[in-house]
Amino acid sequence: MISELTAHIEKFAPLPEAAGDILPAYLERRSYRRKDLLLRAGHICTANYFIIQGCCRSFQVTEKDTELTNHFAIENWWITDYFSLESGKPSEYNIQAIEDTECMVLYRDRQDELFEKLPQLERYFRIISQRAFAAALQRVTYIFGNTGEERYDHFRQLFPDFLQRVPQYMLASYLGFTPEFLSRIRAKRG
Amino acid sequence: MISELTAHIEKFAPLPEAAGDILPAYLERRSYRRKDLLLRAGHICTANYFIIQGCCRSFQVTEKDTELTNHFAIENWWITDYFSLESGKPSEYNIQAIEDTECMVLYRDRQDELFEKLPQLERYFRIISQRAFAAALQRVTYIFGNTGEERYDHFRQLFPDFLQRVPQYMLASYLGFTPEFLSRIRAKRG
DNA sequence: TAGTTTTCTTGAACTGGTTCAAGAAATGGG
DNA sequence: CCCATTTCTTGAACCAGTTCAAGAAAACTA
Repeated sequence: MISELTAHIEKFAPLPEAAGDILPAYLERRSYRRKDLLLRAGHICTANYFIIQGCCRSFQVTEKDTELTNHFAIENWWITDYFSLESGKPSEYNIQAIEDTECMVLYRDRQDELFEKLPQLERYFRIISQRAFAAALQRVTYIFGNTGEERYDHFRQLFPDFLQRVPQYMLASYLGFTPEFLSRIRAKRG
Repeated sequence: MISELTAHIEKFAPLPEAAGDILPAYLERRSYRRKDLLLRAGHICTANYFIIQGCCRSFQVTEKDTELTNHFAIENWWITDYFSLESGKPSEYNIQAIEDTECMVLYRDRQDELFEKLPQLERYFRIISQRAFAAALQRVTYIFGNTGEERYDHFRQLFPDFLQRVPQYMLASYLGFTPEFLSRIRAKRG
C-alpha cells in the first residue's frame, strides 16, 4: 500500500522508474489505534508519518494545563514535528491518532540515505513544506481577521465531513476558543 | 554582496565550489525604499526575496479594511508568497519594505534552471521551509495559549532591538490586537 | 445492557480586548 | 526649519469569549 504515497509524490515531483523498488526499503508501514501517541512531548521526534488511512492531530499541553491542537492530518498528509526532527531536540508536541490510523513511517535515521538515492524527494518535501508554511501563515491572518464564530463557519464549510470525525473539544482548541463556546455556537444553529 | 546569501545557504546545505560562479547569474540585486511594495495584492508573486540589509513585512488587507501583518523578515531571511509563487495565482498579500532594504532576488522563471544546476538548493529551501512551517505552527499555539499582553512581553524579550524598527501599529497587527491596546500595555510599563 | 468514562450543554458572573473619537507627539520631506 | 502626514495616547462604553460549576447525553467496555 505504498501506492498512495508514490501517487502523492508524483503530483509534485516526478519519480524515476526505480522509485518503486527503492522506497519500500526505507518506509515502514505501521498501524495505530485510536488515542495512541505517535510522539510524546519531551521525547525526540524520530520520524515523519504519512497517513494512508485515518486521522491524527498534534497538540501541546500549556503551562495553564489546557490542550492546544495546532494541526490536524488526514489521508495523504504528513505529520511530524519538523523542529524536533531536524534539530534532534525534545519535542513540545504530542502527535496522537484520533481514529485507528495506518501510516507509512519515514524514520529520520534513514532519511538522508533515501534522499541521496531519490533526490527528487528533496523537491517533493520542499514543495509540500512551502505549501504547509503558506497555509499556516494564512491560518494566522484568518484567526486575527475573524471572530470565533466566523472561524467555525468557515471550517465547517471547508471540511463538512471532518466535523464528524473529531471531538468538539479538539476542534475548539484548533479554532482557538473553548468547548463551551463552540457548544453555544452550535446551539444557535440548531 | 552575494556572500551573505551563500554563507546562509552553507549553514543548511553545503555547496560545491562552482556555486560561486553559478549563483550570481541567477540572482538580481535590488534596492527598495521605505514603503515600496515588492509585491502588491492581486498580482502574481514572481520572485523570492533574500534580505541582505533592511526589513520587510507581508500583510493582508481584510474585508473589514484593516491591515494584518502576518510576517516580518530581516537580514538573512527570505520573504515571498509561496502559494502565489508556486501556483501562479494572484496573491492576497502585500510585501512591503519597512526600511530602505537591499535584497537578492530570485525570480520564479529562473528558479527551476538554477535548481537543476545546483540541486543542493532544493535541500536548502526544503530545510528552511520546514523550519518556517514549524515556527508558524508554534506561533499559532503561542497566540492561543497566551494573552495579548503576554505575547507582547515575549516578543519584546526575543527581539528587543526589533521593537524600535517597526511602527507600533504593525507590531500590534502582527501580535493580534489593536494599536490602542498596545499603547495601553506600554503605558503600564512606563 | 449496565456501568464507566468521555464528551457536550447550559447558566450566570466576569474580563480582556475593542471601538470610536479626539487630541498629542513624533517624523520626514521640501 | 516648518508644515503635513503619520503614529501614538487616552477615556468611556461596550461586547466577544471565558470561567466555573453541575448536570445530561453519548460512547465505549465488559
